[in-house]
Amino acid sequence: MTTIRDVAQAAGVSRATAARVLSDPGLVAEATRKRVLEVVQQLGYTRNSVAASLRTTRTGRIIVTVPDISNPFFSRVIRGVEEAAQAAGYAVLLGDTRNEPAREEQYADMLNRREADGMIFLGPRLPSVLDRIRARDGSRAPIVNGCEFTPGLGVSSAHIDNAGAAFEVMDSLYTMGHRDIALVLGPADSPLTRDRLLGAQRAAAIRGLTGHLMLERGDFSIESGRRAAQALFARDARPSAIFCFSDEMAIGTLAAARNAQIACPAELSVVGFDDIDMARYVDPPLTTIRQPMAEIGRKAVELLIEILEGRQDVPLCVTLPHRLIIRQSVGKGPAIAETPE
Amino acid sequence: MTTIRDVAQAAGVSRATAARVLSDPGLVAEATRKRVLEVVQQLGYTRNSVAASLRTTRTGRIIVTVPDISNPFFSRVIRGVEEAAQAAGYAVLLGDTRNEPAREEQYADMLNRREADGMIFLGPRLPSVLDRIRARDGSRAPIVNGCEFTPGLGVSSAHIDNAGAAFEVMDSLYTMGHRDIALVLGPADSPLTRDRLLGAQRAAAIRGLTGHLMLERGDFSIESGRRAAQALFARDARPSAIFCFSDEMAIGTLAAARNAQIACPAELSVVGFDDIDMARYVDPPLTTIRQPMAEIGRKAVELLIEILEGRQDVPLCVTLPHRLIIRQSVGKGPAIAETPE
DNA sequence: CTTTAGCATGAGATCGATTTCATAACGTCT
DNA sequence: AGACGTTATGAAATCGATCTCATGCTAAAG
Repeated sequence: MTTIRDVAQAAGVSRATAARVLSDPGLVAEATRKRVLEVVQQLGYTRNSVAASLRTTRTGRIIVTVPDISNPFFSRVIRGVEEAAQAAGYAVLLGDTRNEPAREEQYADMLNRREADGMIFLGPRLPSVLDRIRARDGSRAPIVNGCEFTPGLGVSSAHIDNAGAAFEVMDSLYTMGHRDIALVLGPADSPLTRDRLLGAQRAAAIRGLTGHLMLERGDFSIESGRRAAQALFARDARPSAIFCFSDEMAIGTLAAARNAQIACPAELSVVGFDDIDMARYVDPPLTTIRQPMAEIGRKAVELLIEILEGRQDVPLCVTLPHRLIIRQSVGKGPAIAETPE
Repeated sequence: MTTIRDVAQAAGVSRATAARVLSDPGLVAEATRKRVLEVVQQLGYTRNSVAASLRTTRTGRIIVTVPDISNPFFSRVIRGVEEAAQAAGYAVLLGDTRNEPAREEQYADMLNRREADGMIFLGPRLPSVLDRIRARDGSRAPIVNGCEFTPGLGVSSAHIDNAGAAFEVMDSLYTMGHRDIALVLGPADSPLTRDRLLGAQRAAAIRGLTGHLMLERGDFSIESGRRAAQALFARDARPSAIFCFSDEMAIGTLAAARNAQIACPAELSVVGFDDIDMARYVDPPLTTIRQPMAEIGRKAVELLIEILEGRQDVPLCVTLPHRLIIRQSVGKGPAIAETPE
């Protein structure tokens, strides 16, 4: 392999000068620069980034961990991350943790080993390895969270107003005449689930319908949504609307309804969350909350870079705008549907 | 940051001994080893992998590029990759190329800069940077392809028998009485598309129905499937079956059919490809070819590691088994459906 | 003509871990 | 007792690029 040494030798300059041509060309005289660049071309030299990293203590990489890479919501967020990272000159090291804390720790440890400059974690938990870094470096720790906002964690994050979004969904369902509404939640340990639940409960409380809420737990997967819906259909009082905390669970719910011969939206309204591509193509097209997925990713990178470049020393929490997207999976509830006729 | 120097000093040994404790403990006396390990614990030392990489010329990383990370098919393949890589002690650097050659080259160049030990590319093109490496190092070049098999490329790969699978689909459609079948292809430059098309054409040729084939091009996305179907519905002779080269395009086709009030499977049969999770939950559940997605990923890693560890010096092409999954989106074609009544 | 400022360049130290080679210490065998 | 092998350890070189500091040079200022 050709090194900077070979280049320097062939161009008849010192290593220092050769290196300068590549990193800070302004310092080198026109003629010398040209000569060196020619040699670089000719020898096909490419800098050994490992050696450069050792010297500069910068790797130009950021690690991103996702709970589930096959979840289309996260794919979109990652895409935003990649885009912003590349624009800022960083490469992305992606890790799929499968929601397993052990895997999260493993990836987080790469930050310790200085294999990357910073880390964005999209899951609900702050790995203990990171917590130690955070405890040591305070808000200069190059760690950012995406999607799941945990106040008081001392870590910057980018997310939507989950409680507010859930409130909106519930409010619109109540307005449509629904009373008995079921929620299909996410995993118990996720702040995001907790926030949406709080928002939904607040909406219920305002209408004095807290007692009418039904809860089932899922894990954001289609299959968990299907199962949750099945369980709900087996209850004595079947809900007239189901609000799932992910589009995939909503799609599972639609499948379960079809299977149980329950017509949507005539007999059952279904709402999802995220607005993944698929949402508009299912039957019926899904009413859902649109999250700015790519924007969440981009913003997370932005926050991280602020820290990396030393421009930020208080954790920032950025709340991005969401939007309720009305499609055909929601119909009138019994309170409205039955009175008029 | 604590370095091996600090550890050595605190333990009263040389750097060499301290390093040996961590990499080849067998060489160090029991007592010394214990002492060093204690110090490591106490100081919270973690090895600087950048420095280690510089010395050993191994990074312990592999790069994986995908044409589209939000495509659930690829997510699954990546999951297999991650799994196998981690088991073998490699970290995965993921790159989303968005089907743009420029981005592919960019990631491929990381191999040149020795930022990773090897590369798996899941797209249809061999980036020119890689081709140069391949030309130089021959079959020892640490490059593997997944999904898209291009014979004569001189690169190992893991994939299914795309032509065979397409043949099976067509054969079963013909057996069900279909005659006018449309294909919704993938991008023109993908070998995978070419192979499936060849398989489908062979099946048509055997029945003497080559002239009845209709072709539309898509890009594997839902939306492109919807558009292709719309175009097909606008033709004079509407096909009785549509075979899409991805499940997502098939789902788009189902949406288009619903929109045009064409009943599936009664009036139109639809077949997908891949068997992504969603396939069984749409209405009607999708007949499709199941690809062993995780297995393709795992196998690709295996092939790469064979090369990295110098055990392989001819490119290997591994063909993994697929399976036709019959669900409800396929019904009888006119030849069978109309005759009996 | 000397002094000073500024630019271009080179020598050499440095980043942190690994590894080769040499040496010391201790037994074992003749 | 001397020769030899084995085991544990350390000194120092090394990986390749970067960066500090020193130096030579030219041109402008006095």
